[in-house]
Amino acid sequence: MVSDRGLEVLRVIVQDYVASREPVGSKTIVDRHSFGVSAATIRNDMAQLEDEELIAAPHTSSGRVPTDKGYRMFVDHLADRRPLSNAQRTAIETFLGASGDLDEVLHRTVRLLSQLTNQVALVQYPMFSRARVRHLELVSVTPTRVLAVIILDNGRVEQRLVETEASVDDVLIGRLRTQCNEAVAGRPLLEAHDALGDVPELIAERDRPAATRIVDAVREQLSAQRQDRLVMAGAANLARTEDDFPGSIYPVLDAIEQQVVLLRLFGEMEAERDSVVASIGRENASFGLETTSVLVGDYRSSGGEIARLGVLGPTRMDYASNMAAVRAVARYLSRTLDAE
Amino acid sequence: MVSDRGLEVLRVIVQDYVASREPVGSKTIVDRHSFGVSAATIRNDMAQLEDEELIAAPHTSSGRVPTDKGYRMFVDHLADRRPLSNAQRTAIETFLGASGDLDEVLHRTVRLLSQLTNQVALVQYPMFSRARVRHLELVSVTPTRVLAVIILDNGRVEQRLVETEASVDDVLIGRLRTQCNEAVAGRPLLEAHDALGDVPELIAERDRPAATRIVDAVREQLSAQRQDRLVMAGAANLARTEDDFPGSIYPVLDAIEQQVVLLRLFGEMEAERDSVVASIGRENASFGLETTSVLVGDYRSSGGEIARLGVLGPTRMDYASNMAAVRAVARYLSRTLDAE
DNA sequence: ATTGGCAGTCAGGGTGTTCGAGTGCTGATG
DNA sequence: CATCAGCACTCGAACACCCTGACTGCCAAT
Repeated sequence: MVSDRGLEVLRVIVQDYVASREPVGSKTIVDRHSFGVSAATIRNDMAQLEDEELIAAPHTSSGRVPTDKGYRMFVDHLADRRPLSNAQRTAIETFLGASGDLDEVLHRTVRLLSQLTNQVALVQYPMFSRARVRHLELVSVTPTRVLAVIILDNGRVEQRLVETEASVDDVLIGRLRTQCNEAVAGRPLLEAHDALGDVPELIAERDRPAATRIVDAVREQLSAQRQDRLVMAGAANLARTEDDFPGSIYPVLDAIEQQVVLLRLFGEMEAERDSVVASIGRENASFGLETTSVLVGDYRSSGGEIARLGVLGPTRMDYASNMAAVRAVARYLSRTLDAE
Repeated sequence: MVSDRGLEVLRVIVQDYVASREPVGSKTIVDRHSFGVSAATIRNDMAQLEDEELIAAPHTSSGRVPTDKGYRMFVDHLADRRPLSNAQRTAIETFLGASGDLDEVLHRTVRLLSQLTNQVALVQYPMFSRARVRHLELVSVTPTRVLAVIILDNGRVEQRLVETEASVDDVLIGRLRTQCNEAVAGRPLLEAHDALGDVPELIAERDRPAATRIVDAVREQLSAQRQDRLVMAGAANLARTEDDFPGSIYPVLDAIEQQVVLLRLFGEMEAERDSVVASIGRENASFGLETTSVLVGDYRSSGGEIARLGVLGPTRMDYASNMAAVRAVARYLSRTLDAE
C-alpha cells in the first residue's frame, strides 16, 4: 500500500513532469516542495509508487515519470479543481458577445476551447431526435435533380440532392411539396418519417417512381441521426508538443482525421451530467490513440439534446486546467444554446 | 548558359532526389542513367547548374539538391506529362459512381485527391454570383430569433440566424416571408439584394425595426460571396514526410489551419483554364509556407462559376504526377458538377 | 519511520579517429 | 573543344571512448 505522503509525492511528480517534460528525481522534489523529510525518505516512497506501477523510470538511475495508471490516479483522486485564470475568463467573456447560427457557434466554441487549452478541441453536433420539422422545401436544380431542404424548428437545416431517372417538372414538384409539408409540418422527426410513407400514393401513377425516389431520400435524411459530425480545431497544437509522441505524430494526426474514430471514442466514454471524464493513454489503444489522452464533457443544445465536446492531447497534459476549461466551455455552450 | 545535357542532368537530379530524399552525386547519376559520358563530365555540367543556382550542395563535397529555382525550371520545362497510373484511374472511377449534394461531392473529392497524391488536398467552394434565388424561408426559432434560409437554384443553401430586439410573432414572419419571396424569387443574387431594400417599408410601422433587422441580415448574406470556404483532407500526410520540414511541422500545420491564408494564396495564384500551376517554396514565403509547394487548378461548377482546388506538400514532391492528379480531378469534378 | 552515507548505474555530451562519398582541378586525348 | 581519367582534398556520418552528473538502492545508525 502507498501512504498519504506517497500520494502527495505522486501529485508533485505529475505536476513537475507535466510542467517540465523532465523525469523528476527525489532531490528535485525536496528542493522544490517542502515535504519536511529528506530525499532518502522520498526515495522510499517512490519505490512504493513504482511497485504499484504508478510511476516508472525511463532508464536505470534517472528521475521518474508517471505511468498511465499514475495519471489515472492523479485525475481521479489528486487533481484539485483549479479555477480558471483571468485571461481564460475574459476569453470566454469576449466570445460570449457575438451570436450566430448553430454552425457558427460551434465553430467559435471549438476555436475557443482549443485556445484555452492549447490542445486539439472537438465539438460534436447535437442530435435532434426531439426536434420538429418546420418546413420542407423541394427545389428542382436540373430536370433530373431535386434538392430537398429540411428545416427544423431548432434552427438546423439539412439538405440533400436527389437524382431521379425520369425528369421531373415543376408541377409535380409543387404538388409533392404541398403534400409532404402537410404530412410533416410540426411533427417530430420520427413521426414525420412515418407520415411520409403514404405520400407517394397520392401522386399520379405516371410520376410514382420519381416521387417515391424523392420521398425516400427525404425519409432517409430524417432518420439519419445527425450526430455523426464534429468540428475540430487546433490540430497544429499536436505538432507543438511533437516530442511527446514517440516516433512520429503521423499515426495521431491520421487517427484524428478519421472522424468516425473520434465519434466512436466519444460514444464509448461514459460521463455523468456536468462532469468531465478522461480517457488516458493506453485506455485509447483500440482507437490508435495510445499516446494521447482525451477529456470529454456534455453540453445540452436547444432541444435539451445532449452532445459532447472535449479536447485531445498528449498524455503529458495539464489535466486540472484542461478539465476545468472543458467544464467551463461545456457549461457556457449549454447556456448559449439553451437560452430562449 | 546551361547545355541541353545540363538540363537533362537537372531533371534526373530532381527525380532521384524526390524519390530518395538523398543528395545525388555525379557517380550515382552515371550509374543509374545512361548518359554515355563519364562522371567527370557530369560534374562539369553540375558546376554550371550550380552557377545558375538551379542546384545546391547542402555541404561541401556532398551530392546536390535542387533549389526552389531548380524545381521551378523542372515544372516549367522539364516535367513530362505523366499519365495517371491504373490504380489512380480506378480510384477515380469508383469515386465517380456515387452522387450526393454539393457538400458531399466536395468532401469526397478532397479525400480522393488527397489519396491520389498523398498530400494535403484542398477544394474551394464555388461562388455563386450568377446563381438565382429559388426560395427564401423564414423560421421563428425562439420569439426573438429568426432563422433565414436562402435556397439557390444551383443547389446551394445558405442559412443565418437573426437576433431581434423585440419579439416577432408568426403573423409578421408570414407576412415578411411572402413579401420577401415576391421580391427575390427567381432573381440573381445581386438583383435580389437590391430588391429587398424596399420590403421593410411595406411592413407596419410598429414592426419596422425587427423587419429591417431581418431583411438586412438576409441582404448581407446574399451579397457575401460564399467563396470564403474550403474543405481540406490529408493533413496527416505532412507528418509522413516530417523530415522535409526543417525544425518542426508546427508552422506549416498552423498556417494551413488558418483557412484565410490558404484562400488568399489560392486567390493570388494565376492559372489559365484547364492548366495546373505551381507555387514553389519561397514563392509562398508571405504565407508562412516557404517550405511547401502548392499546386492548383480550376474547376467549373453548375453555374459555370469557377473555383479552385489543389494540393499542398513539401517542396520535395513528385510534381509530375501530382499535377496530373490535380488536373484529372479538376476535370472530373467539373464534369460531375456541370452535368445536366 | 527516518536518515545520512556510499556504491553502482547509465544517459548525455564532448573528443578524436576513421571511412567514404563526392567534389574541383589538371593535364591528356580524340 | 568537348570529354575524360586521375588525384588531392573536404567534410559529414559513424564509431569508440571517456568523463561527468544525476539518480537510485541499500544499509546501518538514530
